[in-house]
This record gives sequence, structure tokens and C-alpha cells, in this order.
Amino acid sequence: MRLSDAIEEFIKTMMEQEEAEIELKRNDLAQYFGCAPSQINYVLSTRFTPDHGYVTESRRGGGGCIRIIRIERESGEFLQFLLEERIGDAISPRAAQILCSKLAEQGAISQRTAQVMCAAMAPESFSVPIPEALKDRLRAKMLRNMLTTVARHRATSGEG
Amino acid sequence: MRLSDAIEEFIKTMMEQEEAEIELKRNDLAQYFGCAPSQINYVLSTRFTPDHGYVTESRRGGGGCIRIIRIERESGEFLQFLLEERIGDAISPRAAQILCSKLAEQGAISQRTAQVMCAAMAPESFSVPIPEALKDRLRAKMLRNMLTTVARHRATSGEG
DNA sequence: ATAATTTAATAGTCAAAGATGGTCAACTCG
DNA sequence: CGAGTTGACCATCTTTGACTATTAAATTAT
Repeated sequence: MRLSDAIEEFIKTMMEQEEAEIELKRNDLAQYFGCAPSQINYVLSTRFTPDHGYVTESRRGGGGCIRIIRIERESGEFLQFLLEERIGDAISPRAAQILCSKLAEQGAISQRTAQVMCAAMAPESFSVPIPEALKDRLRAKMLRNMLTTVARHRATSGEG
Repeated sequence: MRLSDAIEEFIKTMMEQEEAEIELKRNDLAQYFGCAPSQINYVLSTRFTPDHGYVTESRRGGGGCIRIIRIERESGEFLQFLLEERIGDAISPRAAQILCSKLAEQGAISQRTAQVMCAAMAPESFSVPIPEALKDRLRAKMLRNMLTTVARHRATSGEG
């Protein structure tokens, strides 16, 4: 298993046991895993971003530490946030995938629907000769359109 | 016996013993057979396609690997029909929409999933300055990708 | 005592190196 | 000619290390 995955899992386990907020010492954690301290930053920046549903804070100097906070958001609220603020007019395949996973995790859409959405937005679906920037714009429009559909039917029918 | 055939057989044997899904390291397999790593890609792209009843995924970078998944016979046939007879390499929004509706009627996918798929392929999702012909090609790629995803997960996840 | 300075303990950034897999065009062989 | 094979080059993800920034504690100067 990748080191990064192990560290991610370790942190998530800590957060389950304790609360939606933990503090840790970067150097201690690095020593525990026998890796460079900056590895911890890598894990945080690739797996504990706002898109993943987390925010982090830190303080340097003696007694300094890193705080990781899980954002508790209702799925409707999250959907609204995505449509109004997050998506914008361009999005990468990776970011789109992370957001879909999050929606599924929250129960806003089924695992299945998330996978279908990711498939639609995956790079392989875009193997035609147009600039990458245009692909990101197309993806944003598609995602927006799909999520609007989800939101519309969310009110009336149950989950999905 | 040709190398490609040997590799194909090797992989299929692995899949019999284990489950309908295996992971392998491209470089390890290539080394085992004493061939170029890209030979593995050749085998995958000629013998483990959706038409043959398989889909593949991969991940690059440290700890990366290739995953090969066998799809069910039913899904395979269903897919083969759609992919070969119906979709082609370009499709209109209208035709795509009708196809999704039919799939939902037949219970192959949920109403919800059909709506999301239609939203992804709707004309509004394509309001960027590229030729219409290109849009139809993009739509076909997207649809193929979404359907292989559906077929792949038909086995594992219940509803759809 | 208080202020200023130094030291030690933290964390952050960034670029390079390492570890995978992908693509494609040229070459080979039946 | 066509399926198979290879290798050069590319893309992506992970890991590390050197250098930087910040803060609390300890020390020194007034």
C-alpha cells in the first residue's frame, strides 16, 4: 500500500474515534511513518482539501501543530455550494471526480450515479482534438447540467 | 505460441483462480515475460476490451497498477449490442436521449441515472464553440464510457 | 523587571528524483 | 499486408530534501 494512503487512513481513523476535529504534530506523524515531514503536507493537500470535505489550519513554532477539521454539510447545502460557487466555468477531471465521490458519500447521489458522472467527464471521454481549456469548460457545463438535474429531482423523489 | 497469446492466457488464468477482478503491475508482468512493457498494453487493447467482456482501469505513479475487470455475460451482450450496433462513433442528442430512455424502461439503469446521462449529453452541456460534428463524436465517446461503467458495476452494486 | 536578542521547535514551499502506466510510430515476422 | 513487438518519449502520482517562515522559550542586555 502506498505511504500516502496509509497516512490518509491513519488520520481518518483518528477522526472517527475522536471528533470532527483533530490536532497533530507533523514531525511526530512523519517519524511514526518513517518519512519526510513534507510527506504529511502532500497527504493533506491531495486528500484533505475543501473538495474532500476538510479544512486545515496550522501554527508554526514551539508547540505548533496542524489541525484538521471535517466540514459537516448537508447534501443539499453542498449541492448548492457546488452549483453557485465551486464549479465555475471550468473544472478538471480530477476535481470533478473528487466532488462526485463526495456527493455519493453524502448520499446526495448513489455510488452508481457518481460513477456514471465520472465516466462522462473522464479524460477518455474527451479524446477529440480540442484545446484542454475548452474541455474543462465543457466539463463544467456538463457537471452543472447533471447536478441541476439531480437537485431538481432531489426535492420530489428520494435519494438517488 | 505468440507472446500476446501467452500473456492473454496468463491473465485469464489469474482471473479464474481469483475473482472477476485482478490487479497487476505492468512492469512486473512485462519483466516476467521478458518483453517491453507496452506489450502489455497491446494485449489489453486487443483482448481485454468491452467487446471481449472486460474493462480496464489504471493508475500511474508510485504504487500504481492496472485493474482488469470481467463483466457479466448479460451485461456484455447488452453492451456489445449498444456499442457496436447502435452508437457508432457519433450520436445526436436526440438519439442518445431515446437510447437512455429505452435502457431505463428495460430496467438496465434507473430513471435517475438515465436523467443524469441525458443531462450530460444534452445540447446545453455543449454550448462551446466547436463544430457540431465534433460534438456528436464527443457525445458518442461519453455514452460509451458511461455504458461500460454501468455494465462493469452491474455485477457488484445492486440497483441502478 | 523589561526589552531585546538568540535559540530551538515547529510548519510550509518547491523543485528534483523516483515509480508507475500510456501513446505512437517504426520495425519484424509469418 | 497485417498482427505482433519494441523503444523512445510522455503523463501522472509519490517521495524526499534543501531552504524558508513562524513562534515560543531561553538568554542576555539595560
